[in-house]
Amino acid sequence: MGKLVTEMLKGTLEGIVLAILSARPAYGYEITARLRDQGFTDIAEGTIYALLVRVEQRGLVDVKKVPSEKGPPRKVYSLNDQGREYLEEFWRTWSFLAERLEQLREGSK
Amino acid sequence: MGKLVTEMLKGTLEGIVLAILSARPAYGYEITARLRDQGFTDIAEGTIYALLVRVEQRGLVDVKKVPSEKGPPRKVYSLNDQGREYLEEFWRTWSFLAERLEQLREGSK
DNA sequence: TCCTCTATTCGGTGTTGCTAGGTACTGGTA
DNA sequence: TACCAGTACCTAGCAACACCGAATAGAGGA
Repeated sequence: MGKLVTEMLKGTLEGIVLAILSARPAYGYEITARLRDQGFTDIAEGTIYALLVRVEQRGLVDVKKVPSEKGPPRKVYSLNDQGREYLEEFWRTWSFLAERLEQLREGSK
Repeated sequence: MGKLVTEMLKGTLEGIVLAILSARPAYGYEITARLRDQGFTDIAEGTIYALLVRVEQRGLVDVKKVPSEKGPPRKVYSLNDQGREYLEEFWRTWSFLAERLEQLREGSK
């Protein structure tokens, strides 16, 4: 997909990850893999880890270290109440933007 | 709306402006005003002008200077063929992203 | 003269995703 | 034993983009 999707992900990737966490807790490596499965083939691992650090510092998620059978311990993130609130706000903003764009697309047909 | 929409606009604002230009040619001040009417109250004027310079340098738009009755001459931008192609690519990318997000939203309900 | 509206430009800032590495632990294979 | 692949996390430096604040400049009205 390339550069276009990269720019569009700015601001939405955070919501995407929080939405994934709202379904059930997960750790960075797992989230990256799941995103790749869903078609986001270009998303860099480092991006997810940096993003997780950010949302943790903002207090949107809770973290627990869990030992892994194969590899270093996992940092399992789960959405907390503040994160859930933030996610709702994200969806509201997303809806606003999606509506405007849908209008624009219709208008230019 | 605040910070959230600002971040989301990265990568989409360009498409929004190009979509506006695809309907008919327009100049910066006019585009800004139209966006404000459509609910994008926070978009800074400077942002639009910088964006227009960018898309011009990439050859997506053509420019014509037109005198104004009230104020400095207007720089009227119109979408050219390359811009139209780019806009289609933008819509494809947007659709991809919107679908994933819609899925995620459904899944977390 | 001064202010408002029109219209464009520019320098500096913060956020964000990417690149391109590195660390570390486990298990399998040559 | 030595090496490599898979798992799992982290970091420094970079580029793109939207914002803020200010400046410039022309036209018309108080």
